[in-house]
Amino acid sequence: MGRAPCCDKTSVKRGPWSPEEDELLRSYVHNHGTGGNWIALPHKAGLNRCGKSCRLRWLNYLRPDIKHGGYTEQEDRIICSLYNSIGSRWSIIASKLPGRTDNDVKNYWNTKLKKKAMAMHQHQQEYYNNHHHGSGGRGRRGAGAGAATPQRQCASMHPSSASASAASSAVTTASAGDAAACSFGGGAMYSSPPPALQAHQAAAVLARYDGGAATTAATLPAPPPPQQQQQAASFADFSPAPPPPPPAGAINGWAGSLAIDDMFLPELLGVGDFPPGDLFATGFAPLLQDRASSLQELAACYFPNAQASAEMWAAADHVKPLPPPAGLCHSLT
DNA sequence: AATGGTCGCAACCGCTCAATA
DNA sequence: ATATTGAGCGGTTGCGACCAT
Repeated sequence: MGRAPCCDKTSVKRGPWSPEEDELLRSYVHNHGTGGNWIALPHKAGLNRCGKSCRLRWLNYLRPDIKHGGYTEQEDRIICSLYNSIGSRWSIIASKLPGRTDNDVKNYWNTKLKKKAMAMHQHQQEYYNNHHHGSGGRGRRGAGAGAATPQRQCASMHPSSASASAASSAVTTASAGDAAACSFGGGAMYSSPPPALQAHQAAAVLARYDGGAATTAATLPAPPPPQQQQQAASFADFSPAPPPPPPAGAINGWAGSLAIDDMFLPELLGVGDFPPGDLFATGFAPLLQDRASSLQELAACYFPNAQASAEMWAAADHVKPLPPPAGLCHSLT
């Protein structure tokens, strides 16, 4: 049984808003606030509109602090990195960009940034094929675009989007194009899960965990249905080549490869960009260990089940689970 | 100038979640 | 404990603007 419609759609105006309607809504909200009840607002404001429509109009267009267009390169990077890390959670992504709305960010991604990132992915793949295929390169950072590539739009693909569709029907999906757009050489990470997690576990663990639907690696003993494996495999196809294993002593396990080269993370964590070269080289192990802790915190924001989070991290070698995070989640949600 | 195709944005749809009766 | 309701979210669509032929 579907839920009742929020309003009588036959009697309310639809389509583009007129300047008069905008002014009515703007002045009403300015004088009275939303009152916490968007359904009743249009009637009070004298608008013949659905409450949801009013809410959307206000949030996406009329709010005083809204910015439209003119995305900066830094915003591009943040969007890409966050998409990389958490998938199409536009409201969260938008919350990291002052003045931007989820709708705006979503449109921007779908119409522009995705293509841009796809182009970058293609460029990176060619670079990888030319310089590293079979050359014995070690790390993802060292491979591909690396520090020398001027625009590292999407450094790696946390397979949240692609594997999300594989692991959970409850989560939203992203196209293979999206996956490719942000894989940027990181597909190898997914095609070559760390020893601690088999492919189907990695896919499930790395999937977006949505509230109570969360599933832990520890509770995923069974391989996924063939369809899911196929989807995982199709994602892996974007990978130019599986990377060689990290050297002994390096942070390995998927915790170490959790989109750790995202540009977003250094910004979020308040540190500088990651050093050029191979993140998996032993010299960066302490750094990674430190950041892995922060990454745990970040991940826990999206893995609300604390136990699941702990188990998940416990599955990764060398990384100790942390207590439930505090500040970072607040900044993200 | 006319036409068809593409792009970008605003708006809508339908779903989930949380609060509450 | 259950049903209902509204808010919020992400995916999709409609349409005007722009561009190429």
